Amino acid sequence: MSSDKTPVAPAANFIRNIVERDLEQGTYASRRWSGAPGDASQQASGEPDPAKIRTRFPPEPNGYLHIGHAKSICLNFGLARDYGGVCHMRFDDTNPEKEEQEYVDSIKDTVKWLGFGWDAFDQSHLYFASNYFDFMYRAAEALINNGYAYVDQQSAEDMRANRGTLTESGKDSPWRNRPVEESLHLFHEMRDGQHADGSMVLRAKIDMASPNINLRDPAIYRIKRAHHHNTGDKWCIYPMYTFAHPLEDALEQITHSICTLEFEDQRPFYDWVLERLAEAGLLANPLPKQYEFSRLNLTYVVLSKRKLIELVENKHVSGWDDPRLPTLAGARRRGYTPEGFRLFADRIGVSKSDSWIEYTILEDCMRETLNESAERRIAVLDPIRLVIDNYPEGQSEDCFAPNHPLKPELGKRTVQLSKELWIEREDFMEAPTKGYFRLFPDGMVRLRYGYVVKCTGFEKDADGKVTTVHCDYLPDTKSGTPGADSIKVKGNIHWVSVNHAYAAEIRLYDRLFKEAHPGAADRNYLDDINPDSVHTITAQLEPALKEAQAEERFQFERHGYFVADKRESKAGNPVFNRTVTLRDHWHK
RNA sequence: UGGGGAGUCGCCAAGCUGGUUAAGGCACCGGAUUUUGAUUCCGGCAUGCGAAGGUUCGAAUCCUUCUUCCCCAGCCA
Repeated sequence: MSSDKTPVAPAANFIRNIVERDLEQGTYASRRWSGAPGDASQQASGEPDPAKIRTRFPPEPNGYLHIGHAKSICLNFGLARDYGGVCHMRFDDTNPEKEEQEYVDSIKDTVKWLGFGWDAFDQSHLYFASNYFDFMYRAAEALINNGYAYVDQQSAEDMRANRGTLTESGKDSPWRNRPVEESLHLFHEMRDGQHADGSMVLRAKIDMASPNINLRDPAIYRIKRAHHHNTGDKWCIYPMYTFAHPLEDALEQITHSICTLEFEDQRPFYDWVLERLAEAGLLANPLPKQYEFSRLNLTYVVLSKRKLIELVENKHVSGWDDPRLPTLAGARRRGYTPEGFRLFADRIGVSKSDSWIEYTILEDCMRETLNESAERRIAVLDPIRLVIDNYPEGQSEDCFAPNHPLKPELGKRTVQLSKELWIEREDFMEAPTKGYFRLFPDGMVRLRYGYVVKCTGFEKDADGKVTTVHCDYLPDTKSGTPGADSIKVKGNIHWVSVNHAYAAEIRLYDRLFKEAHPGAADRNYLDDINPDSVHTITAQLEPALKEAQAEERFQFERHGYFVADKRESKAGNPVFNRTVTLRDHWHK
């Protein structure tokens, strides 16, 4: 069950329980699949569906994916993977005004990056809602013919006024009981472009007195003269999401249509649409079922599309892939891993309760996967000079550093030790505090992979800042030699040789918001932006790092995980982004 | 004050057709190992399941009332 590559099975959740129950009861066993999405007669001509279940990930291509989408992607594709099914990659492009090709490319790329795909049972399952416009139009006609829909010519304002309120029922439209033929005729005229945008709308005829506002004759088709990225200028009427979505699911033979909680009130309409059209013979039973789970909330982060757009457009960040942004493009540039996201999705679970996940859970998932995969390298981020006074001038020697302590098969590399080294400013204290066990006057410490040294003195500049630390080394203590452990020291610091290291740009990122709940308690979320969310520094790196490829990830020992920036690294000159620090029980 | 949902350890989350000590993860606290104050490993961590009543030999699980939070009045999705 949990052998090598396969991650441990995700914990039980209510959706998995439903799927397992359906599988056990054979709820969807009779479904047929013609090889493509289609209506009842088309599917009837197909073979028994080889996919045990069908789910779908249905983003609207009008923005970039963010961490919240990762939860949904892992859920939908994960279910298909675990239960012998397939997850359709479907673009829900029913609104021509806001959708763009750029986003569909980016979304496809991101889903693949997360480790999922839509090729299954010998075919690709990439679909567009706009490919179903012809069927949707037919479905609308069927509804009209059966007395379940009518063309309404009320103004938008009148429609709103007559919808009633949460506590008062609505009023019937004066057009509600117009003859079927008249509605049909007008609907055709709508399609043929004979009426102005907004002048009329097709509405489902359900119940203006329903306590569920979504059932008070919802609009299902509107007139909108806009160029569509896929269908061009073929249509000037477009279906509403609430009408289109159940149809998309049914045509694609989706079994479990999973969405977020805010669509719960919409479920009766979802079922209504499908049942009316199944009665009309257009859709095949068994019909898809909608299930809702709670969307992801993460502390220290904003995930609303509106806020994300505002952050980008008002230049609070450098762009959609700014490494501080919770977009998946940003997370990727930051060095976050696909495995980390999948682990995160499994770890946070799926339920219907509103929850706030602590941001550190995500970071821990990244640490966990990175600890496993990232090779180790040495970087001194805030350098001061260490002079080994008793080491010969002009001499240098090889030291051997393992590339990965957990994976000896990854081998070792050599690093050069010489008289003058760069060490971390924070690894020396003139007056050590209690418990500090690195360098201080008369203190001893091991130069990682090298010798034990004893601090003999230090120098300061005019401002009182330490510039140089002096020490003597103990020749018999070199790492890897027989006498190496003759002297035990607790401290172990990293270093690079002044004459061998090279200087490079590194960006140290911190969280974008300084408050756990940005914008809570009537604050403007923009006021909660962390003014110190990025520091660009010049660090001293070991020479091997020069060869790092874009997106290659490393652990800089004792610091954290870093990635060669995807966008700004050049051959022979990578720029590093800090993904996340190592856990640190001392600085706490 | 209409309708739909949700309240189980600091954060998630199983369990909820009633039945031994209320899973598990993360965090946290101890301790061991460690040439990353990392990793790893051991141990600890809810007489309690929003509150109050009730049914029952027995309730987180059933009933009643109360309470808190979230969502819905786009020709957005």
